Amino acid sequence: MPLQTIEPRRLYRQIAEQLRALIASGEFALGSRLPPERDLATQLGVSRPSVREALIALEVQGLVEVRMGSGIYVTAQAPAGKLRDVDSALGPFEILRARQLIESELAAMAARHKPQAALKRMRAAVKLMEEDIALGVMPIRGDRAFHVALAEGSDNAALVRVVTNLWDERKNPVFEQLGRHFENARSWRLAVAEHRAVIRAVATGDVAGARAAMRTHLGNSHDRFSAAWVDAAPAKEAA
Amino acid sequence: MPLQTIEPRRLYRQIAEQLRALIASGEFALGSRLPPERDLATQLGVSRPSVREALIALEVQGLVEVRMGSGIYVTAQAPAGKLRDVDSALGPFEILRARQLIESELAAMAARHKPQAALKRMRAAVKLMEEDIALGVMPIRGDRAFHVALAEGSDNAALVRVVTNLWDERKNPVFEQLGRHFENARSWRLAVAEHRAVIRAVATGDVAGARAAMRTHLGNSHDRFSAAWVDAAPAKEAA
DNA sequence: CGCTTGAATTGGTCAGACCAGTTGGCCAGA
DNA sequence: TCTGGCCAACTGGTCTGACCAATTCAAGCG
Repeated sequence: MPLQTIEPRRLYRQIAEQLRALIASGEFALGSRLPPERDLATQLGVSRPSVREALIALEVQGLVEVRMGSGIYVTAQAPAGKLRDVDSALGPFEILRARQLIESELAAMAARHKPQAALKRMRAAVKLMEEDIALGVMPIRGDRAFHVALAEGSDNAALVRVVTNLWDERKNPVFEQLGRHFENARSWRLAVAEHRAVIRAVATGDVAGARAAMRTHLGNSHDRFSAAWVDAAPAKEAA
Repeated sequence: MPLQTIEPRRLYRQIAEQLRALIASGEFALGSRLPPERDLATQLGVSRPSVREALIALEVQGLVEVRMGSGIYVTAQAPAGKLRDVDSALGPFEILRARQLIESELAAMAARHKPQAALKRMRAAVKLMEEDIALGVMPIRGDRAFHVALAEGSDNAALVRVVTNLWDERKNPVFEQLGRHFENARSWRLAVAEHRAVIRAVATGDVAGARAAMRTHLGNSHDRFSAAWVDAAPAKEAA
């Protein structure tokens, strides 16, 4: 039993998830008005500020529209999906191979255009990684920021979304479990060096070099996970 | 003059926008901790609930991470621009460019491995398209089947998912509306021919040719949409 | 020296109040 | 009767102050 993260303790997320489900199920039809905040608070047994926080989360996601003095209206139906799709869990190897294919081309594209803003963000991300490593913390925030920044260099929201979604698969239980086996200060320092190589190639406009650097980086990650896989396999049997 | 809505008076949006700007400018560096909610409220001259609402908006957008009892940390730097909804709202052009980048590499990979099962399905998909065209029906089923089949040739569920999701964006209202302007029997016959070119290159193991064929195909789609865009633009103004 | 513990810090939630915009019905005047 | 404006109820927007819960870190104990 992997003991799923019990993060959703925060009230506003629970409320938002519940409302999202009601919208998806059609309980709150498209275009209809939701009950007043005060009523929602009473019915859910929470305070009005908490309901408001949930509604703002939904509003930012474009599910509802707030009209002052009038009410809150459903503007879209969420893709019924929840946070966890059990059967759609992707394997770490497939994800890394997919990222290799996509992000190496992104690196090449970035080297062609040399987007300064993205480069700046990539450098900041690497710096953050080094700081976290020095503190003995896993530098995953910086890693995510690096890859997302590179994607943003394409100035293409669709690509940013694809890269972000694939990176976020790291939160999957399988991925995390495996990560604990191979991720350490040394492997992260290697990752930092590989990131720097990508930045260097992009900054100098070396298209082929950037593609190769990113391909190498994610290929190495893949290999590190492979090693962890054979190590972890027996332990998994025991469990 | 369409009389733009003057909505942005809501406090939490002003606060969120200000914080986003500070993060983008590096005032709040990546990974750093923001001032406590109470301090932010004092400095901004607003109440803590308002600050909290703004922070939740930023959190939903993935810019900051809230750690209970510890503080609020910057996890990403927003591209200085507007505030964009997390989901949806992807433009047809961005999607086609993204698909061009990804699927041309998929075609190249397929040419390397020549997966027979995928090729068979791609041929069947094209055949289905021709039948639908003959019946005067839009051959979207066949088109989807073709692109998904190519992705399946990679034997990588992550890539299949990415391709599928991007294709399914076609269901978006903007996409569909624009599609009605340019999609006709002639354009679809061209698409079929382009599909055949991809299949031919993949079947013969022509790596560069397959990449180029797919790049051309989706590039042409992009151009057709561009033409439809300028046609549709005046109608949009009128509305 | 290392572990425990408790206070300070920080986010999480609540309750109640008042302000501001919206809506719809009531009423006076045409 | 119809038209217009006006007012009251409703609804979101914001504020204040309080207390709870998690985290952090340093002082104190073994």
